Amino acid sequence: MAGVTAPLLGLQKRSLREQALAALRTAITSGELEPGRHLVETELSDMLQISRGTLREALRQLEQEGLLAAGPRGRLSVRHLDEKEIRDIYAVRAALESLAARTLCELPERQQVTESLHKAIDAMAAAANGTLEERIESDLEFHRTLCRLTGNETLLHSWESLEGSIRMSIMFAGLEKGVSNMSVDRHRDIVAAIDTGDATLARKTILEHMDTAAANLVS
Amino acid sequence: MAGVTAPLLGLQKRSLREQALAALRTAITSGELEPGRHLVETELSDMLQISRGTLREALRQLEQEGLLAAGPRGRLSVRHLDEKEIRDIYAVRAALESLAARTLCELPERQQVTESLHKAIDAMAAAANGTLEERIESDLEFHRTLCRLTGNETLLHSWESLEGSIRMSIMFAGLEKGVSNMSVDRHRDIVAAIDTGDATLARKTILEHMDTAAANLVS
DNA sequence: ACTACGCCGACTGTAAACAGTCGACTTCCA
DNA sequence: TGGAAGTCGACTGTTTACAGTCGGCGTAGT
Repeated sequence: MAGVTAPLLGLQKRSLREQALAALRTAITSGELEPGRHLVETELSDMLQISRGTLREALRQLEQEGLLAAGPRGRLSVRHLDEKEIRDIYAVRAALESLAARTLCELPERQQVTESLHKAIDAMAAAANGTLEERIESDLEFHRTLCRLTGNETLLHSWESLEGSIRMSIMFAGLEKGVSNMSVDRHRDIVAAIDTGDATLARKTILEHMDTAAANLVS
Repeated sequence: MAGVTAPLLGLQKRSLREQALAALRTAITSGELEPGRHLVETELSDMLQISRGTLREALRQLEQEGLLAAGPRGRLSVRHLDEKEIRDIYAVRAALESLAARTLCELPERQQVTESLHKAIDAMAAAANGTLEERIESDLEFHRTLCRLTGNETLLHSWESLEGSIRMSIMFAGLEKGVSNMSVDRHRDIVAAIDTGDATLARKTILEHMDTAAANLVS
């Protein structure tokens, strides 16, 4: 039985709303829907083959994630980020991830934590010669893991609600600029800092990492 | 003309969705909808006199704010916070507000900033003998102002998306416990720290404030 | 020619209807 | 009497229809 259950579990149909959400997020962060573009509900619902009501729920969430901006009379458009906003986003991101790093330092199971992080970095290394998208994904996955391992659901949730904006920052700045932030070595430094258990050092390492990353993006 | 325009501006009908959102948030954070309670869409749409579609958009946002938890098959219930979650929420809150404090220290117009903050504290002092709700409102308004004054919209938005959880924490812990966190003096200390322009000191002051606040709530 | 009025199309806000699914209760058979 | 199958009700997921509002365009009146 155990051999056949796995494939059978595949028929968990995510709701249309979730699928629409994912599709729109991808379309926006990939630049298929360029910044400033007006989104017409009927148009999108036609494209995605879903009803407007379902679409609207997804749009509302994207709005709250900061990927969409509301204009007069509820008109939505793809948000446009300027350099200051990118710096602001990365400042908040740095605050969240430095909390994560500090928290991880004080965890009793720090050993397993750094192990998981090293695995995430290995995934980055494996993607180093892959497509740009793969590299971005593995990088974000590392940072998401950093937050997840703290066990602080609120922290993870806050970070994830920022993830869309982070992706937009990378895209807006130009993908090539973002690549320099995905050095495997720099990430190993972060894990090493956590491994020492020195919360102050870990925090400092993350803050510097984010400062550099933001600087690279807006340069 | 100027004399009559003001009252005429009153007919800005917020969308039903926003009204529903506000009503539900109040109902939850006031305890009218107790934690764990199942929310039935038809029931709520009847109560609020709106359609299910409109209601669902509001529910989706409350879900993302962490006030509602999704169960199997999309069933929503009012989230229940345990002590760990309250501590986690306050850890994230501390990270955000300490970023705010640090940012404010580096602002050139620090003079006006501390002035605005002092005004917010004056409002707290004025509410000190008012109802519990007034005291909570003025306290949260101070902290929201702290974030707003940074000019970092992302920071403000992240904080606001946490506000509902903060309110739930206060309510869940019992309102009387929360009152001890609203000391006017302790808030003046925060402003004083920012006034020195010493970012490290300001950060430390906020972190201690939040540590104490969380400890008071879960004690 | 210029302005003001009114019509038309597009789009969002809101409501109501339809479909599918799960749990509980009942009933029937062994 | 115990259990399994069937039935009913409630609820969510999704779709379709209706109402209101704003902007643009043409037209008539001056």
